[in-house]
Amino acid sequence: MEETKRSRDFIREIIDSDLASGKHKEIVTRFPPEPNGYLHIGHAKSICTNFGIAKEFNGKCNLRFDDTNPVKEETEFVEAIKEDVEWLGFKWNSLRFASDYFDRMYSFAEQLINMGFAYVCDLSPEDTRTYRGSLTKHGKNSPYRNRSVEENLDLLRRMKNGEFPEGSRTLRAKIDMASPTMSLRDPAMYRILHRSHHRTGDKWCIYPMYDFAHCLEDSIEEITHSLCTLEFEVNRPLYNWYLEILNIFRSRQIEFARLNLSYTVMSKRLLRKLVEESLVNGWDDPRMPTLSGLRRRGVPPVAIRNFCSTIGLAKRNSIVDIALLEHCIREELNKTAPRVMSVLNPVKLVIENYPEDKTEYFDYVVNPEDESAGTRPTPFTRELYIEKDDFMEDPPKKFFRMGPGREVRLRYAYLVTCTGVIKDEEGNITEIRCTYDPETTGGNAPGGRRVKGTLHWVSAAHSSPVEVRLYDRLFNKENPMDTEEGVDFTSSLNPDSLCTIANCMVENHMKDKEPGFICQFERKGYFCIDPDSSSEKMVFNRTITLRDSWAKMKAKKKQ
RNA sequence: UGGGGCGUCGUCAAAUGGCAAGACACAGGGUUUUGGUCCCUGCAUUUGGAGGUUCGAAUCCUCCCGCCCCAGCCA
Repeated sequence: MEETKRSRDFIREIIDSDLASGKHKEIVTRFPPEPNGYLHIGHAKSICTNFGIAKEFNGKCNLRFDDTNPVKEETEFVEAIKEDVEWLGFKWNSLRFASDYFDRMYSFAEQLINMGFAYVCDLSPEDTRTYRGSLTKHGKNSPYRNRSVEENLDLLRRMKNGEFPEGSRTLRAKIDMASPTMSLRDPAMYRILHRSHHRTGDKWCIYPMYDFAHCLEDSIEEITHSLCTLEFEVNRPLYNWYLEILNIFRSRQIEFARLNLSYTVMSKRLLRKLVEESLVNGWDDPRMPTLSGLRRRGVPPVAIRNFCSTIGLAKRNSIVDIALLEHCIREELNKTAPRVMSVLNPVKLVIENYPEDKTEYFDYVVNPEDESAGTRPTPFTRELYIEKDDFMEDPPKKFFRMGPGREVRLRYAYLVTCTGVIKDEEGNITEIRCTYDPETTGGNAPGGRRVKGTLHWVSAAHSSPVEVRLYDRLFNKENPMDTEEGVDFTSSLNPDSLCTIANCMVENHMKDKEPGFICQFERKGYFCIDPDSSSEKMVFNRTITLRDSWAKMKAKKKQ
């Protein structure tokens, strides 16, 4: 079982009791994205909830595109969304489109007219707003509210056929202009849109509004529990009104709090702005909270699923600490990612007493957390690369790495002692010199000798330069939206969220790996091969660093 | 100031009248050929506030305070 067991949330409790009471024999849910953008991790919460619940209760979950607004929707997004849902690890029972129900919705509208519950209104958008009143003031009835059934039917038909310009008329539900619930003040059911739709083409000149359409979609599919986010709570009376008046299958709408994550933004509008203003490199930029971004970053879908089950389901607005997501990513990758040695910031290390023409192969543990991953041979020669950071000319006491005269372990190879450095004219270290102890094969310290530091390394002759993109949180601020008057959320963009470094050295056997391959660079973090890689130049994305208590200690001292 | 929701640890989140779970974060310690992982310890005498009911209240009642959503022919 990958997902951690947790106590039952309020939605599962409702379902438990609906099953126990016999209200439903089978649970049917749906994930209903509008195909007008890319899915993000907030959607993942909804996907995991809807598909997860269906699975747990042996029910069904449909993937349904809520494509009722041709102005904003495109086929491109349909395909991207399907890919993301599958990647996250879910299978839909049935693939649906709201547009498949347009004919049925139209006849429901006619039915409402016949029942005296709907009318065609000629008020302009501005007048409609005025007539609606305000939060504290009642609305007034539209002068068109009492047209005859015949006239309404005729007008609606002509609206559908494109006889009237956009904005000139709407079909409205006749409910109560004095209702304290705004959504009940004669809400629009259809608006005129002379737009061609990505699936129905030019068949329709009118398109249904969300409130009218969504409950019908749910009812048609016999969705038992229609799960949505909190902002739809005020629409629920209307949702129920349509189903009751029409006397069709009663889906039950239940609202839960949407996911907010610290140090990022989650609204489609803001993410779009980042893309359009080139503040990131597209929707799948690995810094984006989009599923395509996370995928490219190297985040495994199971980490996202575990995250979603850890954060819980409730009705209170909250901002989840991104550290929790990071934890879930590390937790999964630690168990599964093969280890490799890569030197991000290389400096040459020459072993003075090691033969020039010798190559030894040491057993390298592929994943200490997974014995079945086994070992592989890794080549060792006289000239190696190590991290510049792993050497200090004048190291402090707690620095366990290399310094003049100090002995350290080269992982799985030998213990070496630094004998000196070579510098260029400007005083930069160009080479570190050392000697090795032949008695320490495999890095084993004989007789109780204490060697605290272990360094990773690559053989100069068996490694190649690659590009590495180091990613960090997109924003510096916990809540980027919490800005002063007139200050844009982009002001807290983290300038160091992407740091590209060239000429990192990785072991040559990595050349066989495909984009998407995820591994751990020992002591550095988890990395994944980017699709930008070519046979000449590999590109790696850093998914996430390892936890680093040394860096933490250094940072604390600085303060 | 109409209506609908929500307030439990720094962040999520359980507890459904009977001893305030757990996770993350944080702090300290141990193990370690990754300063990783793992292990141990600590971290809410108190649930937005004030009253009340009760042997007993986060939970029930009353009043108050704070935050979110609704005035698209968006979803």
